[in-house]
Amino acid sequence: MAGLGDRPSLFHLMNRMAAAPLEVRTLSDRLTEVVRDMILSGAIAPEVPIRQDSLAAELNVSKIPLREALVRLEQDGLVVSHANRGFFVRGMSAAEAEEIYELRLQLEPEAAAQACLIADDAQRATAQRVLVELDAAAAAHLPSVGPLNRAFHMALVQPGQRVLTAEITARLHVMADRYVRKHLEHKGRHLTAEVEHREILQAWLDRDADAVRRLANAHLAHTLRDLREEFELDAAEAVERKAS
Amino acid sequence: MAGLGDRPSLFHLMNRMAAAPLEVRTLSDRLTEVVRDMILSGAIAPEVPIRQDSLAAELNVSKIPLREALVRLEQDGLVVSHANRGFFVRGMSAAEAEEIYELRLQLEPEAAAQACLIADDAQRATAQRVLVELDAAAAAHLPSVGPLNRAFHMALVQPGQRVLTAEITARLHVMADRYVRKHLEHKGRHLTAEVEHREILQAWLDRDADAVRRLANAHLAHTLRDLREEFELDAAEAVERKAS
DNA sequence: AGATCAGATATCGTATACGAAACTAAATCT
DNA sequence: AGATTTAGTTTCGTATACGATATCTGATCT
Repeated sequence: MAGLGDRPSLFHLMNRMAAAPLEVRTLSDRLTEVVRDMILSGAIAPEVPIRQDSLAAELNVSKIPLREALVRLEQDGLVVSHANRGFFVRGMSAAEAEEIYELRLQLEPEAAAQACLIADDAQRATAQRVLVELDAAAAAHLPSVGPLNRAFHMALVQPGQRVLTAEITARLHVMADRYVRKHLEHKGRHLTAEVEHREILQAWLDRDADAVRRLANAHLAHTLRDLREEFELDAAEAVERKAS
Repeated sequence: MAGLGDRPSLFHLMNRMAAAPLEVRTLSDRLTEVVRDMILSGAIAPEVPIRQDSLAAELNVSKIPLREALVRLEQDGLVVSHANRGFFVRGMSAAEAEEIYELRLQLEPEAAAQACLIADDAQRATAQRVLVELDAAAAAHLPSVGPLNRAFHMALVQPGQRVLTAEITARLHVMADRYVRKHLEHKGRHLTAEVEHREILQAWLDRDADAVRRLANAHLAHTLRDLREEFELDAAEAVERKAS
């Protein structure tokens, strides 16, 4: 089992080769992403306790960096901890989905609109490139659709110089990801999203702040509408199941 | 030195007596608040590295719970960590202050407006009580002004059932606290804030959502305006100092 | 002399180990 | 029998210990 624990001695070399910012990352930091993806992909089910010893063993790691990762994820809203009882993946609810999208509606369109006015060439190129990658991944039904979707939306917001806004937005994306995966991945939604993404990007590149605001708003509202439908479907099924 | 490390054996008893929710808290959890207050009060200066061993020793605690607390505070935006170099209290900047208040303006007035419509009697009583305490603390120049100020604003938002909004708002309050302390505590601001608080609370109790939105907006805008003035003063001083 | 490199020191990040709390069940009592 | 207590087990939370990384000082080289 070639896990995360055995540190590859090539790591730094690779890092130096790849990166301008020379990013050294700590184990607990990398673990945060690993566990996050496990949660987002459903590999760790909601509501069941996360056994720190066994999960740490599974990842070839000890408890302390795992705990630090879980603390981060708790602040990110993906897990909750009860003292002396451990960490649990947070359950999902229609109410939470509503709130996530309401907050995104309040923050993202405005942030993207402001950002488009001051994005430099490199940032504009990044946005275009990420969208191409996203579409490719979506077409191939790759698991990287989630991260790339987040990356695209972030690419529209990041240039705005508003660090906190970007940070909050990123967290909301992570939380939204679970709902998108669970309810919208199965079909159709990707296609309409693709069109909407393209429209937003065009307005963004044109530095048409009003259009960005409007289109981003519509995009999020559509996603929320579809989510609502799914939740109502779920509720109906639950009633049916209860009747049988 | 009666620090945090020696766990009082009465702790649970007291907890059981006091609380309906039966809240057991972990050491790293309590440490988060302690270190947070140290940062907010300036006991730990910005930009200087936080020596984990010495700080842990000072608090009669070991490194691990301290690190978990620091991880939480990093997510809260009060410290940053560089891999293998440790944690640093984040520096303050006019740009950050601007952003904090822009975000609060985007979120809080709306949240308080929605909350006032559905607050129950207990929550309404809490809001009133906290404001009385806040005014008393402000009059006596107690250090609890900061927490109570946060508590008052949170009391207006909490009843809204929007967990995430409340959480984000709480974080913004913590970040704002540093700026308020540094720049506005010295005088005057408390008095105008007191009037504004009273007006907001009245509208909130009257369930006049529009007025709440408007007044809360004005309150935050005023605070931001005063902060801007202070920052400009600072900048002017810096120029002057450079000239000498 | 200034810059570069090597060794020493200090701090961080992680693994191991242990005590404390909570859960599970068996046994006792009413 | 049902409820309550008690022992046993598991899991968590924290302290201690150690290896890895970065910083600092002093020596070497151009």
